[in-house]
Amino acid sequence: MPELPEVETTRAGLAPHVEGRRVRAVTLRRPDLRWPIPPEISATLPGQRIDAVRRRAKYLLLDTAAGSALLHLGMSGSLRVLPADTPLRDHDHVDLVLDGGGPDSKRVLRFNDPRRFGCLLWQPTGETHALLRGLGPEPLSDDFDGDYLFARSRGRSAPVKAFLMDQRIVVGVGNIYVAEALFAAGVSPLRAAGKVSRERYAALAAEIRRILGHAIARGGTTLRDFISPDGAPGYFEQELSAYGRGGEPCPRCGRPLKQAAIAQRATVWCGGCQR
DNA sequence: ATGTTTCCCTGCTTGC
DNA sequence: TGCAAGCAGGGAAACA
Repeated sequence: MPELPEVETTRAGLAPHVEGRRVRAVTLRRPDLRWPIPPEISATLPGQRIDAVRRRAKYLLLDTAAGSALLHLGMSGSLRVLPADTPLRDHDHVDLVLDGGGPDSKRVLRFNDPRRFGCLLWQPTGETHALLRGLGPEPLSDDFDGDYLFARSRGRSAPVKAFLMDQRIVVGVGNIYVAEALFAAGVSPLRAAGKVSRERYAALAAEIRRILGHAIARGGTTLRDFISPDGAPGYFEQELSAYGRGGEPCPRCGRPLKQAAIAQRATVWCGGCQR
């Protein structure tokens, strides 16, 4: 279930293996993932050189002169760079065959996604794909802070948890990390977004940045070589304070952590520490 | 416009 | 032991 840190780790791991390489061919083993794979992926992408691998929110962009391949890993997707003759596994849906320095170094960028919540789309040069329009700021950018959250939240009655997970407000804060940030900041996920003070939004913004930054740094240290059978880093479950611990004692006060669904998502919090 | 619910899909877990 | 049901999850889309 890649959240922003996993996507950023994937980007960083991928970049040195694909940047500067040319896409020799594209193999589609099914016509769609979440959405149909557009014809440009087969017709335009082959022959293009990948100039850069970028990330926006949880989307990865493979930039070429003609445009960018836009990838989302959904919740079960993974990308690996492998020798071209690596046997297929279940759910290996797409290969980008990459030019190497010679015949022995031919590689493929292989997209595996069992649940197919991911996507592979195309963004022509000079255009911004509809999915990327209207996205909020990156949580690790200077545009994101407590004052920003405070200003955007006035008058809103939705739970602060739903507000923080809204990609138009801030991108990349998924269910796991929002639970951790709310716990660390002592804010109840049920509180109306418009009723959270400026000071507490400052704490929330700081915790979001700290937790995401820490996870990215850990991912970076874990994933040394991206050419490996297991490309996706784990979640460091032992470091999670709230997520997935419903019923267990609160790490801070010892009272049992509550669990309920908020906005159709499993939510865990401490009724004592989070107000 | 904002808030809420539904839906996509498969693998894992739980219950009978 | 096997099978069915339940759950998880990002986020777009539909709906109120």
